[in-house]
Amino acid sequence: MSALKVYNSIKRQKEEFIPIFPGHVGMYVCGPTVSGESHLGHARPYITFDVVFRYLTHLGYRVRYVRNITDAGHFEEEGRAAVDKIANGALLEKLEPMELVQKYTNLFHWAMQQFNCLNPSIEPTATGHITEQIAMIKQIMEAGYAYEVNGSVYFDVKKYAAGYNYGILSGRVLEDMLESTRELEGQDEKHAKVDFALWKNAPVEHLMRWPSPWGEGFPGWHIECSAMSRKYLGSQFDIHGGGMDLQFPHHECEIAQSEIAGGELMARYWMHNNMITINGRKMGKAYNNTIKLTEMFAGTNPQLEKPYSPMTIRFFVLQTHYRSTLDFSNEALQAAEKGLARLLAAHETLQSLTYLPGEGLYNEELDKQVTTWCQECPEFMNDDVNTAKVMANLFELTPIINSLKSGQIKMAEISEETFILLKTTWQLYLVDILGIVSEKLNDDNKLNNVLQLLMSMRKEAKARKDYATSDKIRNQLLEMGIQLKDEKDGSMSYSIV
RNA sequence: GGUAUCGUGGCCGAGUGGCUAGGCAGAGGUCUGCAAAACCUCGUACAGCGGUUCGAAUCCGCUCGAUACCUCCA
Repeated sequence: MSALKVYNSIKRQKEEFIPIFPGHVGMYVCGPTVSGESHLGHARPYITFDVVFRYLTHLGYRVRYVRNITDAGHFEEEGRAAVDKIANGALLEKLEPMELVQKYTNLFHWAMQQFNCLNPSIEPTATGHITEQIAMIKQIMEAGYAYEVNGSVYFDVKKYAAGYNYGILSGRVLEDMLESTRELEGQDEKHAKVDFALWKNAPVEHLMRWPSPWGEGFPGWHIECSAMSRKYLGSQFDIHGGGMDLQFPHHECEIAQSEIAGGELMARYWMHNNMITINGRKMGKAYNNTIKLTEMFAGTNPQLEKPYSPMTIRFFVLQTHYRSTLDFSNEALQAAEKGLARLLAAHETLQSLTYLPGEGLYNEELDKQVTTWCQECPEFMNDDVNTAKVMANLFELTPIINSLKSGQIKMAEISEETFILLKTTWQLYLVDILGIVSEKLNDDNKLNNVLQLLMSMRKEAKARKDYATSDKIRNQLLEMGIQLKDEKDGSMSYSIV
């Protein structure tokens, strides 16, 4: 079997993955900013790295997966101006940033659960690590790579670039950036406009504030990831992940800070997922084209023709390689929905089958084909986590599974060994690694018993050619979203649509 | 303006020097009391123009088009 290779953004090529400590992997993924609700675009990195986490774990690594919650910064809910609320005397009337943060953190966790994303090993919050961030800033200042102005602290990029490779990740050239004419507010304090904030002095109206050696303020955006990753994963760890749009400035700045504070490149492998687009354009707040996850699930956004379930979205995301853009459309989602249903139905069928070779001759070609399709799955995963190809093979195997069930392919045509391989491959890749599971409630015994009764009544009606009754049972159940299927062997089954 | 990336059949998307994924939709067929589901068969597509090569969707150049990043956006 091949070794796992991942595309390392910092090297701009695929590389074999070799962890720093054999058998252990430290992975840090930039988590959500919980000042608002997550949208479809946000779902991608979390699903992508959930699969990476699952796969590394499957490979036998002990993975420490750290994903932060950014809950510090200049937060205010849309339409609720912080200034007004602080002027208003009543405590409960006031916007309490932590209340906002709690609300959206809860919502985020709920969405992750819907997507069947495993919990990270550690989910540190920025507000819970102010001390560590201040300590790191002090360290950077002592090293001479940061300066204080009016209670704010900035990182001296020019000085850093003189001795280190600023732009190593994003390919940015400092000189070009210095020439750039773009003006942004608050730059007057900085020695150079390429400098970035480590600590910001909090203006009076700013609600989130902590004491620091430089006065009351709040941490800069980049420092939390540096401080928290170092705390839990060390000054150098294996994988740092996130969206491509974070490459610059966020990850570039993290690298610079961590390098000064920790003395080495913070992460060896950098993995960046591409964006979800809509009408060819990145989905993002700035473009006003986002679809919130709650809207996706409920179908309540005008851009949606119908609701799409969390698992449909997970399937949709994984059907594409993580480094390609993924274009949202109703057609694509509906195609995903149908494809997902087909895979899940095949999975259920397969798990219900047992190897009982009866009639039929061993078919070497078929056996070999099935084996190959199964054995390719780990190869595809090893090739930079190519979930799209894994799925393609599962789809290749689908007609074989269905034919084994219907008897169009006899069990004896494949060896027991191959059958077991098929069964374990499906369970492993579809469920354990891709994390695709049925959303239907199939553990409701009462419902199941009722349906068994209705199916037996339909069978009896059919036997006496009372098609009016048999059709009524089938058609009315279908209207309720339960589809009966007449199997080739005369048995009957149902699926919840 | 700078720096990148991308352009694949009706739609979504793998692949990236020869063997030409997959899904959805569509067509025909098998099965079925009818249907659904399932199964079988059917699509030679890679923006355009040049070049390299025995051979290019895949490499190079140009053109056109699209997108992203350029200091707190996954």
